[in-house]
Amino acid sequence: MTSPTDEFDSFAQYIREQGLKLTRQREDILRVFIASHRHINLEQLHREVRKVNPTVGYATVYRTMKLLTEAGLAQERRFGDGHTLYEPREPQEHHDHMICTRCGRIEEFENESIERLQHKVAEQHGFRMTHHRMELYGICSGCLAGRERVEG
Amino acid sequence: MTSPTDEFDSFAQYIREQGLKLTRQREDILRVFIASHRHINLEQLHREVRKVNPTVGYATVYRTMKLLTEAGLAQERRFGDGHTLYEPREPQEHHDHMICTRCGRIEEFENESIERLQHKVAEQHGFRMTHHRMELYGICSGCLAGRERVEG
DNA sequence: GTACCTGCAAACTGTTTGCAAATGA
DNA sequence: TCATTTGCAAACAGTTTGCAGGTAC
Repeated sequence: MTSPTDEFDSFAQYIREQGLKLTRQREDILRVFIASHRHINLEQLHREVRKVNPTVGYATVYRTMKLLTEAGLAQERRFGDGHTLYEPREPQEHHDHMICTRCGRIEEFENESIERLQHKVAEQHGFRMTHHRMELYGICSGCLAGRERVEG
Repeated sequence: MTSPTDEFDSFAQYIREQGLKLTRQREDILRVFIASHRHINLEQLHREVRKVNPTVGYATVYRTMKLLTEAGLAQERRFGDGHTLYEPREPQEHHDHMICTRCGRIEEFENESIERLQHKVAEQHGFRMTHHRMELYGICSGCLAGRERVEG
């Protein structure tokens, strides 16, 4: 379990190692990113950051997210509809996604058996697998029950 | 097993049903698409089509591929690196992809056990799965053996 | 003081569309 | 004939970058 402070320490360390600088903007962006719900795109994130620090530009959010990705604190995810979202990356954790095509809800899951089979398939093809992605698309339980979902 | 003629018949039928028109360009694009290797992007396809019919515009290729997709003859695939490729779609066939991050080679595979587990996971989450995607990334056997691959 | 960072605006990439001229049925 | 299609060029959306002024260290 990682506490928010860990992320700041980790980021500060990365910044130091690379000879970069810790700025107000970068701190704010990291803070807002951590506080956000797990899957967020740049535009939304920029909007949220502006609530805290209204002068921050889109390019800074963009560049900071690249930085957080390099630092191993964030992960860029491109989904099938072409949208790119960022999500916090916990060390050595892996999961896949289940996406509701009606309300857009994204649920995470992990399944050890599938992982094992994936490795096996790769091996059978003489392939050295480094990573993978799997997304299941369909209708979530909420939508099936007729409940609406408000964008959150 | 479908022969090239089947695709033309199928396309001609779709065109007729929709009250559209069978043009030289559409025929050429379909022909080149079928003859191409299985995963091709619009730019490459446009280049190939121009070899056969030099006046065809990019927009026509774009619109024709949308049409072929609607007709069920092609399938649009967005991969993790953000690139969109088209591939021929055989009726009720499903497969996933293994992508070499070194040479770009794309191999197809299918695995019944994984499919079953995917359905099971979805079910456990109260999710009605309509489709899914799975991609394994890594280094292919050719690259591991040190062989180069020429763009083909 | 200096190298790094920021915000802006503009460049870029890939996708999509409006339009006038051309064409298939 | 006449609605559909085409090629062009331009609009678009999302991403990326150059630069002049500002800031962390």
